[in-house]
Order: sequence, then structure tokens, then C-alpha cells
Amino acid sequence: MSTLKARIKDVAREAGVSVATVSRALTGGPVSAQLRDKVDAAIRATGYRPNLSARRLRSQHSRTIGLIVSDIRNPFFTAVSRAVEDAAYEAGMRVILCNTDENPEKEAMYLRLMQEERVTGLIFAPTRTSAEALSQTALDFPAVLIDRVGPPGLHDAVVLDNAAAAHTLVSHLMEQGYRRIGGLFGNTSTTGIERHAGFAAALATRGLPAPARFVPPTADAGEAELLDWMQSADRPDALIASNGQLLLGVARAVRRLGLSMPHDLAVAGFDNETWTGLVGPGLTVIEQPVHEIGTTAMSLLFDRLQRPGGPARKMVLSGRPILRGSTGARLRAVAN
Amino acid sequence: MSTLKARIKDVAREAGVSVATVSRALTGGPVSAQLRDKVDAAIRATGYRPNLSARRLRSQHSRTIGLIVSDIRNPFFTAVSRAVEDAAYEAGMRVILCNTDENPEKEAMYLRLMQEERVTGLIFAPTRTSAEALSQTALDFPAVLIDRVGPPGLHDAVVLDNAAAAHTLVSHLMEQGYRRIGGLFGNTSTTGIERHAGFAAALATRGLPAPARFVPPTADAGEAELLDWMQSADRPDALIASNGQLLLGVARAVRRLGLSMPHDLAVAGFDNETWTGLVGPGLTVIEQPVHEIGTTAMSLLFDRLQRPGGPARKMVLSGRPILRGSTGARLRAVAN
DNA sequence: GGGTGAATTGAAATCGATTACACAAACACT
DNA sequence: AGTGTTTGTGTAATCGATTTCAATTCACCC
Repeated sequence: MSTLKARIKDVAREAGVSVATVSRALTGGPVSAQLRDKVDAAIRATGYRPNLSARRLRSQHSRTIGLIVSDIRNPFFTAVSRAVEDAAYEAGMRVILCNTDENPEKEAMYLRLMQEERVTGLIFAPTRTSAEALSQTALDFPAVLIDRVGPPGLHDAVVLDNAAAAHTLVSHLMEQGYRRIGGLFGNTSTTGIERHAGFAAALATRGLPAPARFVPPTADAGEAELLDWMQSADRPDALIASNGQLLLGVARAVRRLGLSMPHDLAVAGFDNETWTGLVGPGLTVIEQPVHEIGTTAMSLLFDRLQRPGGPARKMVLSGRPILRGSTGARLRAVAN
Repeated sequence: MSTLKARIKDVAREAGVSVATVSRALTGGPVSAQLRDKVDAAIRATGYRPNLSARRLRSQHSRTIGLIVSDIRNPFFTAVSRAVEDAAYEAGMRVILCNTDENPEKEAMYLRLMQEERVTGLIFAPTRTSAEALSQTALDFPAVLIDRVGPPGLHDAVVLDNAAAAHTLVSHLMEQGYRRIGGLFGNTSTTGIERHAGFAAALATRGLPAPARFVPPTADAGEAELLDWMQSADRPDALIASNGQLLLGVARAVRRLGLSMPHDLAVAGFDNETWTGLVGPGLTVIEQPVHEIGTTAMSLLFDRLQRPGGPARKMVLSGRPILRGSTGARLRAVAN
């Protein structure tokens, strides 16, 4: 009954055995069935719960994995983190989640925290700046980078085939007849750069210009940028947005300007968030395998823990294009 | 340099002081400036990071708060958890996040985990079943319930004024001329019950029937239920959905049936998720003060930690109605 | 110049568990 | 019967920090 205060020593006294026996009963060591029953009864009687800090200290493994993302409110990271947490708890591990807000200082601080928690491993979506710094910092535990790549060869990684996905979207838009295709990219991560590369490469195949703007990856920034862009001279007639937040901003700007998709502006983007099928004619997007990204990251991490040596592995997953009305076929003369 | 292995003892040797002095330098105890500098230098030289497990074990406080929600992918909980985490890290505390999927067994298991982690406090959104069981279980730490109420007088709580909010939505619909107003409610939490009460009360003021359906709080369940409902005889011409997931399901069903809002069906719901202004004519919703719910819960928790005695406090926050086109004015004869 | 008190410092106890080691009993095999 | 092995158990060391307690220094004040 008197919880909180019961220690293993109390259980041992109650059961009339040594603390070692209680510990063994707890952790599945060799204990006779008879004593095991006594211990179980004593645990129930005392309301004993093991102290995980003591256990971790003595056993020298934390059974904890760290997860550092920019913002858990971003549905992409939410979904990934859910997959990571499920896999972790499944394996009897805890997760420590940290939000960096794309702030390199916070990233550095949380990396220190991970050391202090003696995490077993880390899953990390670094900003561009700290992805580079990551080559300097030696970590005491294996890390798997997700979504964004770091210095090659140093850490395991799970990423989308960003260039290919962007290429797919742009090709689709070109097939639909669009020629003035703009791109809105996040400026804090390597994904923005890679997606821009695919975007530019696709347009280059037809010798088309590739007007691009890099902004902070937030809905507000995306909305403001598009409002500005659509009122400028080089207004595009099709647009790709390099992540869910920017796509949300774009959808807001489109509504605010009273534009209709795809007639006034064709729109395509990344991240098949819950609502993308519901706005306007439906938004064409690249769906990222969010759950697989999380589970794959955990698999890589567990593999690495079992075989610490070995070369870094990079897992490249493909996105799935979901074509909807926002890029709908439009009969138009070859424009421009 | 040699990280991972440096213990406080190594730092002490390197600095030529005792471990006690290093500890005091670390935690801001009384140490002369001279020795403090030496210790700082030794810490840098050794790459020392304190072991939080050891620290927690000895100091007997974990500086950790637990957060148990049903599903972090629900944007409501995502936003609340972000607020909680920010407040916690601000106060130098860690957060342990757990997802229960509305499963009472998982809830019980995670409550045990909280005991084992010796959390300083807990923030918890219980299901209906475990909200009741909560009166039995004595916890070793203060808990603040959020979103959903437990047995009165036992724990601090932060909730929305659910009945009033639902009443507001229904009144608004009645003012718009709707008379066949249905309600779709979640069946796992007390919020569904409270919102249903406000819904029924509002309709009762005009002697109108209050057809209600209770379903699992998921988009799929909401969609399926509405598809069924709209093809039945007692089809409503206005509907309220008691949370964001159900509202999402409703929006999907509306689109799938090719209905137009509000002409074929007026729709109102809870949770002003990012996309609610973008679908159809915009969805009328009650916006919950998600961030305030999180910060208020943390405030209540910290207060409670400082003054352990005292009566349980229940903080009731108001939702903010956001009227949009999905319930837009419609000139119609007094129907039914 | 000696007594008083405050400020630093270190040695050792302690937090609550796991685990190395020793040992006893039971068992198997020549 | 003697030896070796396995199994179960207890004692005590240990993990890496904080904290108690006592000792030392030093300034200050009659």
C-alpha cells in the first residue's frame, strides 16, 4: 500500500529473501518458483515499483532513445515520432523527444542533453547548419539521421528521394502544359536544396526557367511569399511547395487572392496531410512514407547497436505521387 | 576529448580538487572563483557530462514530468504537448510522452511507468474508463487532468467549457434556421458526453429533437457514420462534430457524397485545425485554446508541487467560436 | 591576540538498484 | 564413493553522482 517509499530492500525483508533474489525475480534471473511467488506477493503487498534511475545507473544502459526534430506540430514529424515511439516501447525502450525550432543552438543543447541521459541511440533531423557541424562533434552513441542528410558516410540515414520526387511533380506539371513553373522551398534543411535540384533539373530538360524562392518552412512565410510573388511581374502559373507547411501557406494565399486551382494557379506539393484531399479540387502531392521512415530509422538504429562497426548506411525511400485536381489537366496552347 | 568515459572523479583529479567541489561547481554551490575556473577547464579537457541517472538517484528528484495522451497525431494533443514541453524545458524539466490510443490497459501500464520513473508530476488525458479507475489508484505524485475530467475533487484539471461551446454551436445553427440538427460525438472520453449535454440542452430550449450518434473518435469512424446517416431516413440538415478527427471524417463524407455546404448539410465542429478555413466555404468551429491548456496545466502542476495540500482546482477555459461558411446564413422556410 | 562566525573544502555516507563472487546443495557420471 | 557441474541463494561491491559532516582557513571585532 504505502507506495513511493518501498525499496527493493523492503520487498526483500517482506519476502524473507535477499535483495539479490528480488532483483533476479524482477529481471527474470534464475529464481526458484517458490521464492518467485514469495517475491511476487511481497511486491504486491508493498506496492513496490523499481526505481529506473537506480537501475539505469547500475546496469549502465538507459534503454532510452533520443528523438530530435524541429517541431512536433509539423504533421510529418508527428507521424514519424509516433512510429519511432511505438517501435521503441515495443522494444522496451523509452523515448526523449526534443523540439529545436530549427534553431542550431537548441540543437546543440539537446545533443548535450542526450549525452547526459546516456541515450542508447539517437534519431535526429538536423538543420543545415548543424548537419555540417555534426562531422566535428563525436557522439557517444549511434545516430540515425532522418529526413535530412548530414555529412556523407558518418551516420546512418533515412531520407526521401527528394530530387526524384520533385522531378516527378515538375514533369507532371509540364505534361499538363504548364511552362511558368515556380518553386517555393524551405531554407533551413537539406531537403529544400535537394528538392530544388530535382525541380531545376526537370525544368532544364525542356530548357525552361526555374524561378525559385527559399523561405523559412512555415505556413506564414509561405503565404506571405506567394502573396508577394503572385503580384509581381514574373508570376508563375504553376507552383510546387517543398513541404506541408509551405503548401498550407500556399493554399491560404490562393484562397485569400480568390484564385481558383488549377485555372489561375496549378499547385503541387509535398506531404499528404490529412486535409490535402479536401481543399479546392484536391491538392496534388508527394506522399512521404512517414510511418516507414520512423520504423526504418529504428531498424537501422537497432542494427547499428548490435553491430557497432560497419559502414554507414543510407536508406532512400520513394515518395508516392497523388495526383489531384490542383494540377488537373488543362487544355491550353503551348504558352510562353 | 575522451567522452562517454569521463566521470566526476576524473574531472576532480584533472582539476586537482575533490569530487564534492566539482559537484558544487556543477550545481552552483559555494565554490571559490579560482577553483571554479579550474573545474571548468577540467570539464572542457575531459569532455565530461554529468550522468543524469546518478544525479536523479542521489538527489531524489527526477525533474521529469509525464504526459499521457491518447494519440500525439491528433493536432489537439500535439499542440498541447508542445506547450507542455516548452514550459517544462523552460523550467529545466524533462518530459516523458506516452500514447495510449484510448486503450485503458496502455493507460495503466504507462501510469506504472510514471511511478518507476519517479516523475515529479503528471499531465494526463484519461479515457472514460480510466478516469473512473483513477479514484482508486493512489498516485505518488500530483496529476493534472487535461481535456477530460476525472472524479471531481481528486485532481487538478484543465478543461474546456464543453457544454457551453456545444450550446453555442447549436444555437448558431438554430439561428441560421436549421431544425434537423444532428450530433456526432466521440465515445471514449468525457468530452463527448459533456458536448452532447450542451447539444441536447440547446435543442431542448426549442423543443427540437436531438439525434446523436456516438462513435470512436477517428476520422474513419466519423466518415463511415456520416455516410450511413446521410443515406438514412432521419437525415439531418445540419451537423456538429465533437472533435477535430470526427470533423475531418465529416468533411470527407461530405465531399464523397458530393454535398455542398451549407446547402445540403451545414457543418460545425470542434478544434480549429490548420485546414478548417480552407475546405469548402470554410468550416465553422470552436477553437480550443490549445496552447493555454498546456501552459495552464503546467502552472497548476507547479503550484501543486509548491503547495502540496489544498483543494483540487479545476480550470475551465472557454472556446472561441469561429463562424465560417459551412453554417452560412440560409434563407429558408421554417422547415420540418 | 584570541575568540567568533562565515566561507570553502574534502572525506565519507548515501541514493536504490544490479551483479561479481562465494558457497551450499543437488545432481550426474565414472 | 568421489569428482565435476549445475542451480539457487546471499553477501558485498559497484554504478556516478549529491550531500552530510567535520575540518580548515580567514576576516573581523573586541
